[in-house]
Amino acid sequence: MKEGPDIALIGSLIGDPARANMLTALMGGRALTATELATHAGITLQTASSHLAKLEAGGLLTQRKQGRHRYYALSEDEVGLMLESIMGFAASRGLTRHRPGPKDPALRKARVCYNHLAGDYGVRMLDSLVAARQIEITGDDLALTDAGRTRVEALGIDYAALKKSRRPICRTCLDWSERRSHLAGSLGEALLTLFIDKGWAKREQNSRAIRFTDTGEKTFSELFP
Amino acid sequence: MKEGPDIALIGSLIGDPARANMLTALMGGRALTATELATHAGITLQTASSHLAKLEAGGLLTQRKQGRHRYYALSEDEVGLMLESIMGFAASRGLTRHRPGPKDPALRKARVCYNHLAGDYGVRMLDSLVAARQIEITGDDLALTDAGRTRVEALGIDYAALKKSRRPICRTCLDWSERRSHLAGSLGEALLTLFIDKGWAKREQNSRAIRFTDTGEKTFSELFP
DNA sequence: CGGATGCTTCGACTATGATCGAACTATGAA
DNA sequence: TTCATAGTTCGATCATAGTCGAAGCATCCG
Repeated sequence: MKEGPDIALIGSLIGDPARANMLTALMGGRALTATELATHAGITLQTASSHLAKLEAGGLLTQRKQGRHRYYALSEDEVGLMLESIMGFAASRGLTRHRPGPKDPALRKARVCYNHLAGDYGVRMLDSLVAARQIEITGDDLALTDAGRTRVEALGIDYAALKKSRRPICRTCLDWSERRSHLAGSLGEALLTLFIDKGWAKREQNSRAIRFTDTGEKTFSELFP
Repeated sequence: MKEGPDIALIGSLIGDPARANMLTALMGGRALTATELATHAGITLQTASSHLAKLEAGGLLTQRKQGRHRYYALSEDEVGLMLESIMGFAASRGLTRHRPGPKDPALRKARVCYNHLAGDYGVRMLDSLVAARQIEITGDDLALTDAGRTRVEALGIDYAALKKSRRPICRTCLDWSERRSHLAGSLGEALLTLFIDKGWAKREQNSRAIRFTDTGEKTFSELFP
């Protein structure tokens, strides 16, 4: 009778405070165990188990068994994009779950968005790649140019491996703090991994914040002026 | 204690089926009365009144009194963008509220997205404007070039009026059927209004579908090859 | 002034779903 | 094997919120 996709189901999944806390925690990009997620949400393990089953049934999460642990993560990039867009609106309405504290500036500067770099640094990186004509924009689609391919391979990223996967290599993701786009997709993920592997940046414990080391800062500015 | 925006509140507002139906109806772009929205949602007027108050308090809707009617509409472009992104995910999971019927192809071809053109036609229009270098893309921001400004003024759009408002003139909006961007913002709105004023296209009653007339089809293809 | 329409408020009912204790399964360690 | 940890399932409780009938404002029309 009605036309269009069913947004109520998704909305109700996100609408429970406990589940919303879990999803926000998973926006940090790490896979977390049921117990860890229960702690984040402030509920018992039984309740968490029930919530996680619902989120998985709704397609928001995937689950990976490892020994006696179950690791949960956001199921696709698209879930992260959707959550980020809701966060964008919530933030614009001043609906924050916390008093803006000392952690806030760090989050705005650089943070994990599911699996790639967001915040001021994320936006600057994409801008720089576009300015250098290493990424090209048509419509909403991003494409790596030949120059771009040479560039990322020079950085040590296995372009062929990215190409093989069915996931888009480049993708835009709207930043809730900057209100502009940053780079998502498998390349976005590979770049963040690179920064961390090289020791230029570190993920903060229990937070989405990314802390750049001094040399990391310098290198980043050189790579993406 | 927790960091980041409060997505649970927004989620719970969207999560109720009655409210979701109302929001989907308002994605049609028209402002609707409380009674009309109650019909769309399949509930009584009393219940609808309570839902509408909540949606307004949550910042999703605005209300305009006109005589003894109250017209409700989505409060900002950003709400439409957020809803469209949720629809995108829901559609990708195959969560539709209907059996794909005869109306479906019409919706995919051309429909209203809050206040601008979406679907195949919407995507084609943006692509064409970009190809003609009348709109320029940097990062995620769209900008009208000088050529673009001349172009829209030639079409009879009051560019100065658009410029005056605080709303962004150009803006991307992710299309749930095409999975690509189309043109939103005040220019997107002005263009759709133009098509309808000129009699090139008509809004279908009780649907988001847009039907182009024969001359409308032809003109559209000429304007945006 | 009625009388009709559009919408809100109040109050009562009801159902859904979040929560947790207790019992159970599964994996790993000693 | 026994014990400990991780997680699920079941059942009972409880609160929240969606629902509608009835009554109350507000606006327009004749």
